[in-house]
Amino acid sequence: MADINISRPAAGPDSRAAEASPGAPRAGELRWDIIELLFFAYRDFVGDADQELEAFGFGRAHHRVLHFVHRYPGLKVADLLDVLRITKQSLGRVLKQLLDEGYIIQKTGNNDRRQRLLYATPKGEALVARLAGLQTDRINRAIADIGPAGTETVRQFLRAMIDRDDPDKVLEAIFGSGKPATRA
Amino acid sequence: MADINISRPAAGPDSRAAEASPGAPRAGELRWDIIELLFFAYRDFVGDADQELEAFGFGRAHHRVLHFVHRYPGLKVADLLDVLRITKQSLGRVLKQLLDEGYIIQKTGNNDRRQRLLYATPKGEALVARLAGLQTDRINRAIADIGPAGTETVRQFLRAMIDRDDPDKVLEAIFGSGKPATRA
DNA sequence: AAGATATGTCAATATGGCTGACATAAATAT
DNA sequence: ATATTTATGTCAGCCATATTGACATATCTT
Repeated sequence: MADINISRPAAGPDSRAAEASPGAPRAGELRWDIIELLFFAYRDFVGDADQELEAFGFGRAHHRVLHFVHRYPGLKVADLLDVLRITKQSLGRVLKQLLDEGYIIQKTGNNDRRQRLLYATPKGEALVARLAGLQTDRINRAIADIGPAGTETVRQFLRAMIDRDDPDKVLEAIFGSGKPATRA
Repeated sequence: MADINISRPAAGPDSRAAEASPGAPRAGELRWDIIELLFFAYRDFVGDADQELEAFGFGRAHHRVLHFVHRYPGLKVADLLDVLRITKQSLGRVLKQLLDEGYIIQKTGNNDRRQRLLYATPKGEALVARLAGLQTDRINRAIADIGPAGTETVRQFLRAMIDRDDPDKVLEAIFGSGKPATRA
């Protein structure tokens, strides 16, 4: 039946160093393995939440909004747009649903009354925590084998994978960059 | 102006262990930090290719198809569907474009003439290599600080993040699982 | 010859992006 | 005080990519 010879990935026409040692490819060699691992890891990572979300009639977009509003209470709409890198029109539909269904509430800014500061409601907190629980289970399983030091290495790797130029508010918070968010 | 107090992420109502040591959260604590890092890291990782793809009139879907066809020459359509976890209708349009524009070719299977085995053309190889080059640059930058041992830790982590039940052909190849792909 | 399998295609629908245009309220600048 | 800019919201339409269901064809298996 199955007769595809898929046992060994091809290195491609550009495999300038096909026989390099597995851990340390030469300069110029492409990181096919890690590229592929990232694809599968992320696919299954977000897949955990997808199933739960479906039961609520939500999608990944709702999850992302709820996640960041939960994590950074009082987030402004404009900040959310920076973080998610979508337009306000795209955010609009998703955010409206979350507001209408009581997962998020808006509060008018104290200093600038034009702003709508976003907060997760208890209902929203419960959902986002449930989703994070599923993903945490997967992360804990993956981390179990590499220990605390390995976990810190993974964190360091992931941080270094992120663009640091033009960081949004959330990234500034994550990286504790030179200019911490000004306080009210 | 900016008056959002975003400097410290909230742990949420479920923060059963808000003061846990940073490297080793207690059982039950949610991995908010790694969840978030994965989001940003993957966002920027795929973002590299997005810009290039635009110039070709392609999207991420084309990239994924081209990547796996390149990496596993002779991949069957059915295998591709398993890997990408999309329907054949969704794959259809994207694959047709790649075929029409000469990035991929089909060859009739030798043993089973119903099968259409997929191969990247030189044109396709060139594009996928260019895209992988961009992503490799980012990976190499991220890896520079953690060394070969750290890189292996990251690989181990990513592998462990991937579902192992019901693996598709590609995952069998990656994990070299008990049942290597049957050969023709 | 019958049935199962691999692939392709038509049609309709949903999600989540996008651009452009426009409206309102509130802050800021002149 | 008026003008401009900013933060947000909304209407309308478009696009990419995913979905389901139905059906067609060629080919392999029984």
